[in-house]
Amino acid sequence: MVELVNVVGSGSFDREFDLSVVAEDLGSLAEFDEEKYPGMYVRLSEDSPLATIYRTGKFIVTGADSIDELYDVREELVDVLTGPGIILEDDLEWFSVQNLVCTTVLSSDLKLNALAIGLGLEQTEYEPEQFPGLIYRNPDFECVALIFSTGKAVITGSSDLEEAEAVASFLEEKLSRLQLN
DNA sequence: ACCTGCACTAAATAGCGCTCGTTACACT
DNA sequence: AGTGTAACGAGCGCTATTTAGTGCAGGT
Repeated sequence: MVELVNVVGSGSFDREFDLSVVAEDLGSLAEFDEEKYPGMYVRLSEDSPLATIYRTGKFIVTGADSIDELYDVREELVDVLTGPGIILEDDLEWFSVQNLVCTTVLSSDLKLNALAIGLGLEQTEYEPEQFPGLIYRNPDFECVALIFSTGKAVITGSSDLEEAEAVASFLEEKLSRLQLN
């Protein structure tokens, strides 16, 4: 059982933007400081995910806590940009999920040194002085897991939830066989 | 000229170090 | 009572991971 906590998506509009002008049109919804970063931030409401729009027409959305919310933000963004005539409704070329961040609880307390050996040293990184979590990369999966001594884990890097769930199941099965807690 | 790394954003995880505020105690 | 110092807790920022995007600096 994994819990989705952050979804990142990206897309592209079929036009380029003068971000200074767009930022002015969007008023308080937009934040643009060219000196600091080349992208313009757009937050549609106080707690909503953040959209970052670039001069080239490409954009990313970060901070959604579900895939549905990510697509809702995409719709709202299109509406907000269509309103003042910044884009036309069919200017959206494509949009897709790029990255999911999930959390899960694998077990109770874990001995990470033993786990690193059990999972295979070539697939793990564990340097507690540097970072308290064990980093696990399995070439059979596209995502990466951060495993902590509390038994909690973060799974990131996949673009679909089934992949993250598969990694969690794999790790749970490994742990039950290794009996490290 | 080309490649790499960094600037930034979101989110969870946990441990360490630092700063800041509050409280307690000693001394004048 | 007022002031100075010490101790402690809370809160924050950093460490690491991932991903998209652009632009600039620096190195090869």
